[in-house]
Amino acid sequence: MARKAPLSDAALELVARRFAVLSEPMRLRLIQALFEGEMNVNALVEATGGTQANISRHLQTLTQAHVLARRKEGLQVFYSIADPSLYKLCELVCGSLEKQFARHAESLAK
Amino acid sequence: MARKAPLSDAALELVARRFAVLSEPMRLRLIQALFEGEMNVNALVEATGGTQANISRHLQTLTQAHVLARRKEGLQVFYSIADPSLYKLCELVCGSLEKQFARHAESLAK
DNA sequence: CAAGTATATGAGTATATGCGCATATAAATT
DNA sequence: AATTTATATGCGCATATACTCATATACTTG
Repeated sequence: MARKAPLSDAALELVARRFAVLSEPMRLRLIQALFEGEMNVNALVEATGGTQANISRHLQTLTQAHVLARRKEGLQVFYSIADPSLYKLCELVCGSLEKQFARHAESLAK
Repeated sequence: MARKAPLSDAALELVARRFAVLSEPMRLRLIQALFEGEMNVNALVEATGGTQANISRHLQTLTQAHVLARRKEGLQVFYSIADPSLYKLCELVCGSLEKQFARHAESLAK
């Protein structure tokens, strides 16, 4: 395997955009709720404690980014995780933050 | 292993913050440059084509988030990757985006 | 077709943040 | 100590985006 070539400006913007989509606590809450399985908007509103309008907007953002999938069934709209890499992604970040805190705790203990 | 408990609000904010730090193209360019190894500010300015002031600010953001490490040597300041999870993180996101494009290409081909 | 229910969206406001310019700080050199 | 070099930072502007309120749209049911 050859060394990875540096990403183009356009590619960097896409990667940055992907991270930006994941950089809001409410969107992470939605994703976390959907880790349990597909849910409709009302259920997500209740699960997260947000307003319907705000949740709807965040769902739009996540769906446009292909992070979530949208399925309409009658009056209701069901959302689900569309990007399987999300699981590992969240694990990675959580693990990294835990290590960071562990180090911080050590330095406090000194 | 027990099922993961949902993250607290505080934890979600930290995770969101981590993603936010990675959501700027210029910061990703810096990280990409540093994947090659430790570099000082001037080298990073040249490598990325940014202004010195702007690069310095981004380096501050990344260092405060413990994504980068800072080492001062005389007049120069050297930065390096402090969080090893960054490699996998970027790989994951790039891979996910590639798959997304592959699907999009298919749908265009139809 | 009228009324009700689930979801989406337009408009306005508040806040955050990236960038450039100028300048400040810190350390080496003369 | 004065000057030069490397890096950091205060400030202001422009833009992005999260949130709320009100209303629109889509679908179902009587």
